[in-house]
Amino acid sequence: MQDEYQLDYFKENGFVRKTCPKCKTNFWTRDTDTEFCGDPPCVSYSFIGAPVFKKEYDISTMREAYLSFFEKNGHTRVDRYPVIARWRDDIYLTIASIADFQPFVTSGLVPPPANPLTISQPCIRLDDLDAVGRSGRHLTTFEMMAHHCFNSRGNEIYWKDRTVELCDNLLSSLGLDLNAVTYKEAPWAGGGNAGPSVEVLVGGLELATLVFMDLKQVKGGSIDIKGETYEKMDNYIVDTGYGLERFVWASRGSPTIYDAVFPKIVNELMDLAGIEHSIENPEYAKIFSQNARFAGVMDISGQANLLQLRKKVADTIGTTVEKLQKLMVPVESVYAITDHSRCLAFMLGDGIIPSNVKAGYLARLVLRRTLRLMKELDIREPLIEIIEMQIKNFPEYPEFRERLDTIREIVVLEDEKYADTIERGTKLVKKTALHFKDKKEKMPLGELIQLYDTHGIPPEITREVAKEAGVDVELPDTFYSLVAKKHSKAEEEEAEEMPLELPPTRKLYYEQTEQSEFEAKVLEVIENKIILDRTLFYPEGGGQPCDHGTLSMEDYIANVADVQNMNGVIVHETDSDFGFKKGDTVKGKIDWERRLAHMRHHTATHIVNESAKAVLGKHIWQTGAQKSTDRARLDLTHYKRITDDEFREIELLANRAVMKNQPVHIDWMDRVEAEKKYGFVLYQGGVPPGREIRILRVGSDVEACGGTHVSNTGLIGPIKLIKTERIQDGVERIEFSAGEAAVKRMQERDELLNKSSDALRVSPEHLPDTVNRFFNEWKEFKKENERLKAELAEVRVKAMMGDAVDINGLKVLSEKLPHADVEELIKVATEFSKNDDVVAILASESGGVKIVVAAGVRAQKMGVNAGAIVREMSKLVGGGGGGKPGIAQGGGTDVTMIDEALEKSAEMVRRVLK
RNA sequence: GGGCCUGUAGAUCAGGGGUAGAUCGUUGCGUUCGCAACGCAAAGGCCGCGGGUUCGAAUCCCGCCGGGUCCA
Repeated sequence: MQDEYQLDYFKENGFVRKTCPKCKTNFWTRDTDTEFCGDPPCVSYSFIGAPVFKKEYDISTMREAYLSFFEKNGHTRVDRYPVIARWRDDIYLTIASIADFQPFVTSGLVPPPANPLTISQPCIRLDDLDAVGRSGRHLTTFEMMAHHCFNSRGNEIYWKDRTVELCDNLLSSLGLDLNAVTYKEAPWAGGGNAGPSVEVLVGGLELATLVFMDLKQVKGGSIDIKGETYEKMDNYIVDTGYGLERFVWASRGSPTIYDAVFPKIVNELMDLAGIEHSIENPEYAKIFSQNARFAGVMDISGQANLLQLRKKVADTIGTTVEKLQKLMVPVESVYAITDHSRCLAFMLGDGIIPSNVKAGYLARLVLRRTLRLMKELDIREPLIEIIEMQIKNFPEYPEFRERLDTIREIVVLEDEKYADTIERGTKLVKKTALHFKDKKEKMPLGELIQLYDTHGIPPEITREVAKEAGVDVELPDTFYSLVAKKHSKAEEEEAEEMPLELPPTRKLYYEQTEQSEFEAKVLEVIENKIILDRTLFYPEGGGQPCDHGTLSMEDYIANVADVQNMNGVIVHETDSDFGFKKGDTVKGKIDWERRLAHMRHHTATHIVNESAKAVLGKHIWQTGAQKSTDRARLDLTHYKRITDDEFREIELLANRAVMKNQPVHIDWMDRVEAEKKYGFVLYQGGVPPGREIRILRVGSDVEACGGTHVSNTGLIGPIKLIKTERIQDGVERIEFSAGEAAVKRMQERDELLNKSSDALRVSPEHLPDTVNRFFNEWKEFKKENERLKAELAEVRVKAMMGDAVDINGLKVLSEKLPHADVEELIKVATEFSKNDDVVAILASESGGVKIVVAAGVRAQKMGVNAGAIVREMSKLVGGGGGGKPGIAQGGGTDVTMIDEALEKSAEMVRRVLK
């Protein structure tokens, strides 16, 4: 790989290649006096207080300077992509500009939107969340300015030399002394690709990385990097990344990147937190400069390292760690809030709905972290106000302002939800703490993990609340990794692969949408799997189940049970393996009723999606869908439950769309063109592979879709929404039926209604009132019944008292009340046992044998145990029982033994009294 | 996608195979010129729904519905 960096451009422009004495890596520089590679920790920041460009820039002027520079140099400016990676199913957030063009552009399957191109792509990375605010340089959200160039063998636009030259020219156009730049060799590898790369370092700050991606990971490849083997690719890509915020920082030389990038918001938040943030004061600025310098050369992810950093800073400015801590922590929190609120503006602005799963979870994570920090600083301003401040600060993203109402509603709801969680949590912690206080123990770590993992209570809060209750808590630095350890990874299932060297099957189901029969040639037979040259059988995909039907020849007929698409080859799985041979011509027939039901449900899904968007808002995004013959379900992102009114409105709009009898348009389009024309809403149902994608338009709904559809919406028939379900926080599921299935649904409902009203002898419209009345009456009767039983018990006691037998001074009573239920027996028995010297033994035979025994206080003292008596009696009647010494219940199945059991009970009492 | 917790009176929660509880709130009575406070009493429960185990389930098991939460 060494040769990769011997660029003509370096040689022709007086660069020398040196080796850093500290880290031993090679770097290129114009300045022969430069000793070190320029990268921390070998050097530390020198740009703080000494800006490297000739003037100060802010975010938008710097972005514009960059993009227009590359425009002038033959690049086409491309609009940014969303921060939520809608076009990918392997990552949630856009983490780099190149992510916009993966996987199909980088693999060469799809041409880039322009070539070469330049872009400023907002990216979100949550890996170093803890360092944000503290290190002076970390951000969750940053814009990666980039120029990309997609080369292929025989069609090279530019490669390494030109890339470095452009970088040099850009820097010098900003007024940088080029002697200050070093290009450090740093081979890059990631995501299955690799290549040589240089880091662009100025003043100790990495301003950009220039990656020359030309390798792909191949098992047994000839190039070895970090233990993996690679091969050269046919297409090779210039992948650059220039940190917009870092450029701004370098142009200002402020103590932290936050003060450089959003001075206004930082100051406003400092005011709200009541912190005097006088960055012009040299003494004050020095603290944060020193902190950023030291933090620049170390990893501060752990608590121990943070302390070390504090110590270093404290030493240089001559103070104690405690004093420093007290000064810095609030300021660092403000920095973090500033960063996080910007992150939220992007996340929510681009349509992420907070949830407890997937990308929504990440949004909630950041949101709650921000709320926590605000609470610590006692900032009372609602979070939404701060996010609004950010949004107003970005006139270049008008789309955020359009969504402001939805964003406001979401943030307010989330704010409330978190407050609820914390309140619930605090109570729980108090209770738990008191439990351990009683035992005079520390609250163990396991309890802390449980509280966080199950109830979302941060350990810091647990510690604080527990402390107030006077209980110590054990909280190690490694807390969060301990939690992570509890969650084991799920193993990924490998997709079944068939080693097929066959041409893609001709998909008749796209061409002949009204046909149910076809003829085809058998290309291959593997056991019961048959591959044809063409087929009308739709394979499972896009939430639509496969077609069923038959394949037949003169003598044979086989049922098709499963159809799968394996990389364009359609495989028919039949229930028998006889007959068909390579080269045969077969007749195929699909089950049209089944197919038609699928088509109706599929087109209906698009319509329901469109209606839901119209009713609920633009933030609605499909996260999943499944169709079958009698129903379909559609999962949508939404931040609250769908109300009954909304539900009916969606149903109405969907049916109106049907009744308009709109045509369903299907076009195959070039992917780039389609994205340009319709945006990423196309990929709601998933991201299809390939350069050409199938675009389906119904009304205002446009989606990339590979399913089969009816030609006009009128053919769907009625759409009946069945229910909504919240499958996850932030995801609502709508279940519905279409066509004949919908009619059946409605008939079923009617029948339920009719049966219910028949049972009550009222008409359906009176059902709610009548049911209500019956229920209330039932409750009253139940109460009355209970009262009567209690009264009856009293009467019975008086009547039966005379039957009691005297045993050693105790009044023992054993009686059968044949029709009494357990409750009555208990009431009577308890009534008896209010007399200290009574033992009441009662039995009934309603629904088997029931036995209840109660003993008065004195009887118990003398050794009578109701539980023991019941146990013994119950055994006799073939059951079991038990209870407390004062009252016990039991029973069995053998009704014929009741009398014997009652007779023996007196003996039992006698026995214990001896 | 993978876990964990949870559903009991209007509210907050105990109980965790054997007669459904506490506190607050509500209502009534007492005390007071009146209120607050206090005292006494009452009303208020399909113990989320449906199955199973059991003589007996709010309690144990399974499924469903609802709520919460962590991780990838």
